[in-house]
Amino acid sequence: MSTEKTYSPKDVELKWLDKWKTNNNYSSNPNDKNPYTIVIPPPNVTGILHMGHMLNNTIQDILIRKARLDGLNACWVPGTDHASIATEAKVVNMLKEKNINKHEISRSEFIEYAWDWTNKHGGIIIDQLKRIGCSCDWNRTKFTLDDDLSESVIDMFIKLFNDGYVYRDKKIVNWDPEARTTLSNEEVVYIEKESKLYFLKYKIENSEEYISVATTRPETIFGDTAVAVNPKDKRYKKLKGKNLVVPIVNRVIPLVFDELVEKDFGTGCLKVTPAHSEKDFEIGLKHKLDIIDIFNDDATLNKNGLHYDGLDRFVVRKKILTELEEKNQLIETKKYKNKISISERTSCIVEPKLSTQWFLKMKSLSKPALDAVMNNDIKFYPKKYVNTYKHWMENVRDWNISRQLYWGHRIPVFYSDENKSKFVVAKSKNEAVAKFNEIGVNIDNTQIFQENDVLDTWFSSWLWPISVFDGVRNPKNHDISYYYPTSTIVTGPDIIFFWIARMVVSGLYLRNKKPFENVYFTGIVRDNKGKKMSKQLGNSPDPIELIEKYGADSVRIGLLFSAPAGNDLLFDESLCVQGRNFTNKIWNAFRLFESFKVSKKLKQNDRSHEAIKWFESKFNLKLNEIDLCFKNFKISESLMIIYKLVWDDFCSVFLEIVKPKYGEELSEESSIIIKSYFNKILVLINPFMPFLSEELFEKINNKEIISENLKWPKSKNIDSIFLQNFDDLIQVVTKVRNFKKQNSLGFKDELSVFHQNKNINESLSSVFEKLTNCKLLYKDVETNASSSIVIGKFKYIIDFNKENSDDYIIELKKDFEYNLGFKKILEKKLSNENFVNNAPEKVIQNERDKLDDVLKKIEIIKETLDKIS
RNA sequence: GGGCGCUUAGCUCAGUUGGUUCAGAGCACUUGGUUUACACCCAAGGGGUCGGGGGUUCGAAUCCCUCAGCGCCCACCA
Repeated sequence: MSTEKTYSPKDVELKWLDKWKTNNNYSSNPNDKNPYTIVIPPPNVTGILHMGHMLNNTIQDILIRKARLDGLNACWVPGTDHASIATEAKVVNMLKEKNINKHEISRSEFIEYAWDWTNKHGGIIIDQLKRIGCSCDWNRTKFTLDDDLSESVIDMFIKLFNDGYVYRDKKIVNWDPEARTTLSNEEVVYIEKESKLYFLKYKIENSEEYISVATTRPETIFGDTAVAVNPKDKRYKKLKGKNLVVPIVNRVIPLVFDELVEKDFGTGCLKVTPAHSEKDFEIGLKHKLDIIDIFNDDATLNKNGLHYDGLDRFVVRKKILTELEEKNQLIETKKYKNKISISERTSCIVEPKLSTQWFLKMKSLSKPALDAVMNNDIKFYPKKYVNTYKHWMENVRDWNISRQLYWGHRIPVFYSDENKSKFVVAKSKNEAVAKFNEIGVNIDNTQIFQENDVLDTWFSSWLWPISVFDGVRNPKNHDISYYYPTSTIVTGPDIIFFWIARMVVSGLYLRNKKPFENVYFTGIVRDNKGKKMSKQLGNSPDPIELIEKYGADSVRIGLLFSAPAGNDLLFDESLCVQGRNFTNKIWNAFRLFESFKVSKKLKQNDRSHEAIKWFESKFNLKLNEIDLCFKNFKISESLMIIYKLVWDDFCSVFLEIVKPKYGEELSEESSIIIKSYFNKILVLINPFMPFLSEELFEKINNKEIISENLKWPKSKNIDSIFLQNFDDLIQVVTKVRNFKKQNSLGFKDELSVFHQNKNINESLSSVFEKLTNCKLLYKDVETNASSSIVIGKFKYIIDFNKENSDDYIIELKKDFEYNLGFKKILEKKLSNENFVNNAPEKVIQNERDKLDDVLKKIEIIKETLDKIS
């Protein structure tokens, strides 16, 4: 049975996916080994895999497979997130298509629809993760709305409440009118927009005079309860004690003085709408102003909007401008660039709104979390994000954790009446009744009402590294004690506040231990023009389609070829081609190995002996570099070293030397060693290319699963002198090949090369011969040969009489000039007293050695030139 | 407005404490190749005054200042 010339990944990959599944290869349980734990950043349960996931999870898989090869008990916990706003929005849309309005059905009916939807669309992404080769412990797959995880969330809320961190308050919050819920500050994004500044007439009461007030939001005049100016603003001093009249509304409001008002903005007058701006609210509190809410939950105006009652805020803006103009109360309109706040999820413009919500006090909780990162207990890769983290932690604001949604964890708060004036925090209705009774409120379970709000999605995510091991409910269970703290978390910098920071907070609060040792930030995957990949732009390839086309291994390494931590990655499909070519290269190296005819009678030949000795050192040298890269989370760089080791050193040099000449056989001794090297290579590539490496490992060894049979190699002694000699020899090989090309000779043309390098023995000569088809002879030749080269301190003469050697002489002269120039520089340096006196001895000696080398080289070249001419 | 980061070959990026292991890698490119593992290949080769300017130093891609361009994060200027 002959092996196919080109590697076709599909069948191989499906075969191994099936095996891993049947054999449960990657499941983990506590044992006497050290653990290496990763919890997956849970993707949205109804989401589908995009390139960002592909990158992120490939990196996690590499880390976890490497850990497994290192002999650690590797455990990668997969799972999905209920993503309350995103999923609820999808369900609302689905219902809309069925002509069902969310607000017209009951909570339980909606939740039933949501579960149907989740069951129908959920879990796709889990299968996709399997397809890219993720070696998760699939038995541990979690979902944030699983019973145990839900209970963990509730327990956490109760604990925080009992410790005094949770409170209920009426504040200005970010309101998403489309989802009709509040958002945390982190869920609001700002975009710059060209908008307009309108200058309105506010008449002074009992006067024909007016002042001009600038605003971007004329529709909010219905909520105005004052106009404020800076106390230092001389222009308005004389108006102290006066009242003003709101246009159209004709409400009489006071003029107040407050430092919060910027003198230089607009006219220096700020219309104060305490119900719809945080700053205004603050001013309102100070001056005891009325608060008039003018919006409904969907951002249409309510009855306070008078004749605009029921109309959308932006419709009203247009209409009211017309009305103001008609009434001659619009003074002027100026172009104005400002930033508007957008809901991260629904992209609709956020409405600041005064509302009663649940909050978490963050200040004191955050302190240890800041310290953990600042004192390097938790390490960030790349480091630069420490600054971002620090800034956020030092300025952290209380976290609005309640959401006016159905899909999520319902807040465990019970009220004794519909006014919500009294409440208890309890896990169940019955417990709530008991608690009410304790505080003297006699009530039964038909008279109490549970809070309608659910918790922010991130309020469950921040428990993830603990809750997946059931460490919230059972803090001392076996799993959590063994796997926690986890080793590394891999995620994008965009959720550093949403998730990373909060996990550190919750981990330290609940367990007094950091949740992870390392944080690896991936970059954003962009297209080759630098545009962020997104569904809307249609520039995001489907990873699964790429895998169908190139194979999972190829896409994995294609993505990684240029993905240093924290750097954005410009993805181009050609990277997958490069990946595919590499898999094919390895596949063919295997075919070559497979084709060797092995003889037990033969002794190992000289050149194989040398090649083995060389590759042993080369491999260990590179292994050191790879290990260092892994230690510093330089994953792409380690891949590149492996790529070159395999392609250049293993295939182009090592295999070319040891492979028998046509018709010859390979000694058994060599065969065994080549096989062991092949296995070592397979171990190195296994984290990056799990499918191909497993397939070849099986073919070579008749055994399955590399990590159960081999360990990541340990670097041994490196014979650096031999390595240098050999690498010098390869340089001569290159020069000779170049010489042949320049003289239009074919590879097979035989030449003799003479040298006087005592480091080269007969064995090395046979290596040379295999690679060049030329003899390398130790011989001092007085020859007119116009072809000599200088490598290191030695001259090599190629025995070839060129008829026209002009080109060659020109080149040799160039070389001569170059070395003369170099000599001058070195001499100048060494005669510079400042240099000789100030530079360290080591550096000076180095320069002297270089000068010696150059002098020798010049001499050799000169000799040759003399002979020729 | 505040903070962080970036600018090195056509492209994507390495370059640890200033000193020939400092100007590198991969891809792309050019040239040659029917070398029985691989054309998804082999071999050889070309290409950068390290964004501009100034300074410190015996010595700067590396440290300092400054200018220009780009990116990201944060912030209640209506």
